[in-house]
Amino acid sequence: MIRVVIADDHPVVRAGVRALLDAEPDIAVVGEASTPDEAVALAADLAPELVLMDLQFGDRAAGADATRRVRALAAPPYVLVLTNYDTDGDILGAVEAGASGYLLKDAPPHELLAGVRAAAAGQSALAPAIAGRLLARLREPRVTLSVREIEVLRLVSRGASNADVARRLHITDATVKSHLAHVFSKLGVTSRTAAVSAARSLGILR
Amino acid sequence: MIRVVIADDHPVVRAGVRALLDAEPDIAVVGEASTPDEAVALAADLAPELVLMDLQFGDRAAGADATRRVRALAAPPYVLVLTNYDTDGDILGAVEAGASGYLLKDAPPHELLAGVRAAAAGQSALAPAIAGRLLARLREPRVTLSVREIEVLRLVSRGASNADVARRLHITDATVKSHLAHVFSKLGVTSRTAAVSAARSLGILR
DNA sequence: CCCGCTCTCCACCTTTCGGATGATCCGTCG
DNA sequence: CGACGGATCATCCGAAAGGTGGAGAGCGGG
Repeated sequence: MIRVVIADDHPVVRAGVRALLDAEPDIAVVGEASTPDEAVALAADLAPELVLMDLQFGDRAAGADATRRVRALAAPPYVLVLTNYDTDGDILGAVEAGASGYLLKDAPPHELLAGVRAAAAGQSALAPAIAGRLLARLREPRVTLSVREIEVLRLVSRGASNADVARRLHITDATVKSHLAHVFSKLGVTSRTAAVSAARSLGILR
Repeated sequence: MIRVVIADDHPVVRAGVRALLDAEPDIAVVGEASTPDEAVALAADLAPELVLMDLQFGDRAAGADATRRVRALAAPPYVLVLTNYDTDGDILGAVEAGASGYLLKDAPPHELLAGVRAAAAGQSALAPAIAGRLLARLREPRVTLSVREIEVLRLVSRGASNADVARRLHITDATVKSHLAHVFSKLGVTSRTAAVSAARSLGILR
């Protein structure tokens, strides 16, 4: 019997997952959490085999952090991420945090069940769409912006001028332009607005 | 007995809504649609009292359009929008398309049930969070960009230069700058990147 | 230990953008 | 009809952003 805890801030989603899983004879939903903290607490108290974890709680992406904390428990349950989005950054973050798998909420039920059983058995469970994306990422010489570059770009995406960014980060105008120039060349664009757009569609910014 | 059709592309969400509604003696889920087209077809065939409609199908926001088509049927069911997001543009679009209400997926179950019963009775059903937002929008002299201005801004948000926009829209560079100048003054910003950011947070762009 | 990467900074030059101002045309709404 | 807002275009000017090339400090891996 696979004992599962569901962590999602949407009651509707929790009810849906519970309905799908409870229909299976070998799976039992033993708890529901609506916040990351609750998820970690339930994982510790109930010691389930598996935690189904959303990445978004309210506005923040606190799921990855919660995953990390669950995996740091004494007898860590496996964590299967179940979320709406599939930006590269999210996936990598979740995997890095110790998730055994990554499923999308629009996945057909049989995929969800297969993922649960695989994850509970200690295997990795990636939705086909996700697996493809990860492979593509390995194949493609992926764009990796440095932390500083992302920091600059994030401020730019909020409408900051080079001078604004320089002030905010305590560096000079010239340095900001230098960082941006690198970002432009990495993303293959020639303007800050295009860079923001490209970074957004790559999941570097949100 | 309130007969309901659920339209959502996420199997998990459909299962959740069905589980919540089927537990009520006075509500029956008579159909599930995973695409907008299917939703319209089911609404026509089954003649339910109510269609619970998601706004996002896959990547596109086709829900508003489907709502419009459902409301254009001979014996139009009421439409209750159930979605994740609550940007002003989405809400207005849905209401304009003929939705009787607008609920968020993170709403507690009792709110969902109350919304379903209210909508089925022909009353309007707005989640408290949504109602507040609409009121705020009425109170505040809200920013309204003209269609053309939004068109220009959309291209700018994709990284287009003024010249690019001009070419794309078959107008001159000067006109693009004129539109942008208006947008800047309406949004209270001084740069294209800031305008895009502001428009995004206002729900004018996505 | 040296190579390569990141982060930082600088100068010079070109292009683009934004601000100000004014003008024409057109449909709409009192 | 006349006022008004939207869309279109123009010109001028200063400010901001981007392109190019160079350079030094620090840091981790081969």
